[in-house]
Amino acid sequence: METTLREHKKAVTRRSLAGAALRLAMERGLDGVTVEDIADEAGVSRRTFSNYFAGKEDAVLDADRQRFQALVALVDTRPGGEDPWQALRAATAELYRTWPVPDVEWMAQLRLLRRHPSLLARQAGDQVALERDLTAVLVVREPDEEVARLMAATFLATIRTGIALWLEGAGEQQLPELVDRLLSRVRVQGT
Amino acid sequence: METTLREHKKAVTRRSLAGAALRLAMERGLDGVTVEDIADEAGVSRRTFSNYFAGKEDAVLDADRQRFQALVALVDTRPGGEDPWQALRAATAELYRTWPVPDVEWMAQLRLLRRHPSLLARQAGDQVALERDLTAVLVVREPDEEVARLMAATFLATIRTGIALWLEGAGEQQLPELVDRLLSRVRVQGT
DNA sequence: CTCGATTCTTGCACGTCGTGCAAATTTGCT
DNA sequence: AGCAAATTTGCACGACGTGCAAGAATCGAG
Repeated sequence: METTLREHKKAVTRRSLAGAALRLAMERGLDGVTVEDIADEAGVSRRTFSNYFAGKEDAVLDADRQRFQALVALVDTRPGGEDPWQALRAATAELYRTWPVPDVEWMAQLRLLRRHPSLLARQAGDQVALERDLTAVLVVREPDEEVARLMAATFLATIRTGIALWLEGAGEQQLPELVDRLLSRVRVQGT
Repeated sequence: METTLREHKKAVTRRSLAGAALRLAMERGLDGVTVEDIADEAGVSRRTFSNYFAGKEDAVLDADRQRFQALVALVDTRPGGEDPWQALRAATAELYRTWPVPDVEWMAQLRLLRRHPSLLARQAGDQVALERDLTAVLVVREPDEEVARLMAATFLATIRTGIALWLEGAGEQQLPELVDRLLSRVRVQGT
């Protein structure tokens, strides 16, 4: 992965754009930033920005997407015989080990997310695609498509809820513990 | 409610706009419709459209919002001592009695929804507000805010999943039964 | 009914956005 | 070196959302 110069450069500009978007949005608020601002900051044209992202919201949420994709990948690599919901819980715990919470970029995104509705909408759009991928991975463990789908949906909803509660709270509890506690409360009856 | 002439007219134009948006979007696809088209169809200016809706997506999804708001209201009027999750299931069943499924407008929205990502995003944005309202109503039955929140989230996720499965399926099963079956599979452990 | 106050509609102007297209630049590969 | 493929850029266009002020409709008290 990423041997050629082309791919390397593309990866760099993508990161550069996402970073610029996040930084500027934090400084001035999402509405105080234009796509052109972001492109300038990244040393690239407005048109090129559109070659990478569909809008500033997409750029801002880039790390969030990556994080969830990593989570799906982790679920996929759990031991084969493991119970589906248990695999989800374990993968979540692994994610917090692999990619600890004080990830500055990610937290910056979350703080923005809390305030700005258009970001919430765009994020939710992503989650639909994510739910599809997660279902595909779960189907190995839970052959009933319907149930797998339901698990993916409730699982993601639970994660989202945990993050929301954590952001609203005064930070008196650690995110991993909070999320795991919520996950332990939810049961999706298998076949 | 709606005694004065002013409110009546406003309600009429709102319905008119939402109806026009839905009709045109079905005919030409969402991207083949401009806000101006919708405004014209409703006999109103482009500027006035913006006084009612934030965008064509909002207009198209109007009936969907109403349906979910009705659901929240139904949950609120369930007998006081009823178990929270049971109240949600019962309210859902009531909704299907009160407002039967072959609601042409609503189904039209759903079919559009399935294909068009930007509608999914906007709908998800609405659901965040909905989740807030639903939580407020649930708190009466489940005093632990955290759990109430979690219930609202998983409940809405389950409903969404049911509708999605139903739309994708060849229609071999009735929506109310499908949704209730999914709801029966999910447990959120109270305090 | 009259008339002032309130609310709603409309048109205009402006900055922003996404995208198709074609020219120019950069990179890949032999 | 030099051709092919991929990427960037500028341009132009239609669409969008919104502040603003003028005009029209509605309300309510006398």
